[in-house]
Amino acid sequence: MRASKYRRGRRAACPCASSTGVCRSVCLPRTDRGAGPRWERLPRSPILRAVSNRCARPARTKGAVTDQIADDRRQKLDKLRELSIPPFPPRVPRPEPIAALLGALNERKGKTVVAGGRLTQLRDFGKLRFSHLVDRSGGIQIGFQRERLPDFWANRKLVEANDLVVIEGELGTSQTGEPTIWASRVVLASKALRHAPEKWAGLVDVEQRSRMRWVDLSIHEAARAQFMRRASIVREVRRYFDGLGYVEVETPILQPIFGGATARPFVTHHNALDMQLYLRIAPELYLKRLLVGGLERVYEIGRVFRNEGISTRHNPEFTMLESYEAWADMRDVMARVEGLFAALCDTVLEGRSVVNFRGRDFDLRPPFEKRGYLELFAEHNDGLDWFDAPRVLRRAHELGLKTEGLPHPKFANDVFEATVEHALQGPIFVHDYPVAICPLAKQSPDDPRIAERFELFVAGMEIGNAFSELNDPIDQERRFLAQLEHKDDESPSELDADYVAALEYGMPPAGGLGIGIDRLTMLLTGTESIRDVVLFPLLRRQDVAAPGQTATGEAAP
RNA sequence: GGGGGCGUAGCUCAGUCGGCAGAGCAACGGAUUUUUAAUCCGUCGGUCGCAGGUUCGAUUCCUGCCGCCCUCACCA
Repeated sequence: MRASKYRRGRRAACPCASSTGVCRSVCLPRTDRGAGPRWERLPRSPILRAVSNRCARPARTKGAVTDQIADDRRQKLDKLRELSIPPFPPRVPRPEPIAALLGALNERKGKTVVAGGRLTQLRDFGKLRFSHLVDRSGGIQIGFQRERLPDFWANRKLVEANDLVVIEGELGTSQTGEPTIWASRVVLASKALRHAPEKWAGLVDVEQRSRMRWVDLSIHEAARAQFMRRASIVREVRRYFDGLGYVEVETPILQPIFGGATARPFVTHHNALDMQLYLRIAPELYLKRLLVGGLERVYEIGRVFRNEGISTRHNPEFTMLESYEAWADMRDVMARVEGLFAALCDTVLEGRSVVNFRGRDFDLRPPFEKRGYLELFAEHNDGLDWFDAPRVLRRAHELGLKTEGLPHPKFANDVFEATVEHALQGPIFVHDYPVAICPLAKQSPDDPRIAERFELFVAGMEIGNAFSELNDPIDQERRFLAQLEHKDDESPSELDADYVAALEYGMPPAGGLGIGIDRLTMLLTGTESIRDVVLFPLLRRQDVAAPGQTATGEAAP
């Protein structure tokens, strides 16, 4: 046993007289240096208290989350309450954005201003202390002087780094000329019971940054900027489609039959209806019902869910833009996509158009290159004809692809993905796909083997997918039935008769589009991992330990 | 799901060819009226991811498990 090691540094036995002399969760060593016992009882949760009355092996018991806050911060909290200074007041003076103060520095110098935010970088000089105050818009130095803060001064140490405060004071500069608010009033807005991570490196562990995004955001200006940029992208997408007269709609996330894409769904259940439901893998089939209903131009930006692998490019829930426009076809949609990228360059990229992504520069200013799927396939496979099934099969084997039990269109497309996709640095539109891999797209009038569909690729990554929507209900039913024959868990288990019935009422010819907002954000912000553009990517939970295991304090609450 | 890597203080990281666990920053106490990675003096802080095994002795070696990262598969 390691009891000896475990006891290292403890000089007194725990008063609870446990057999080991140590009872960590209940009796903690004092951190102050005062005389007297080195052990003291700390306030704790009722659950823990019940355990500790017997003191039976509580060392491995997980305490309340708040048991993990630092002693000194807790003591400061108590002290604040003793002094009747509310640590979490219901309201405080309304602050002005710091950027607004800095922007009007010359005009407002010498005047009293109010700013609020998180206190960082405390630098103490006895009768003077400097700190920085950071809000969403920026940061400014705060000067605390004893002369200006006679009442506050005695209790100044109760306000510390990472606390949220509102500062009232004169806007001026320090001796080095730095803009500074010389505080004349300090209002504690919310006491921080945990301090911020290290000030140079901050949080670098990707996992911790995702799990504790609030910390990531609060200490990294770049993280805040990243998610503000994401918001601006979504805003611009909305503005673009709104400007074209599209209607933003919301369609069901809980769907009795999943469809509109090929993917494994999450399965759930409605109790009152006793009905199995799926979280949608795509909104497509509902949006097209709205075209039947005459809404003509609709779009939705919403979460879709796919029960598949997780990687730097895949999160189980992600945000999808889908748009549908009546009286339009694939070519019109292509123009819409180019228009959208032009708008994104003008606004989100502030007129620039080149982004660096995965070590390469990409010019996102339209027009984009356009190439045929079959032509690209032949080009990267020694002139091979996509429809020449035996030779394509041989090629698939050459590439080491799994072909067993797969139909020709499936393994032929696998060959495309293996040989062509990585080469599609783009931005490039790949168009005219074989109809067999496009169950929802309209056939080309020139060649019945071809569907009117295109995908947009950048850096070998699929960004968008569009087609002239199939509106022939009989053809649609036939293709659905063909899908059902696959009997895999990525295809619906039953025919969406409701959707086919909707088509029977007549859907106008239409062009539809799907764009992954997360990937679009990755591209526009030069971000490698989807986890850095999703605020809270899915991670395994760490806060509940399996029986016999310890849930330790490193877990996020 | 397969393969590879990682897990040490609040954070960022050293380290131990098996022998008393280290630094910087943060935190705490003190000094300091112009700093901004402030400085100076002092102090606290670790079941070395978890559980077994081997051993006189395991943070180190072995096995299993948990979590994360990379990669492949699946996919957008």
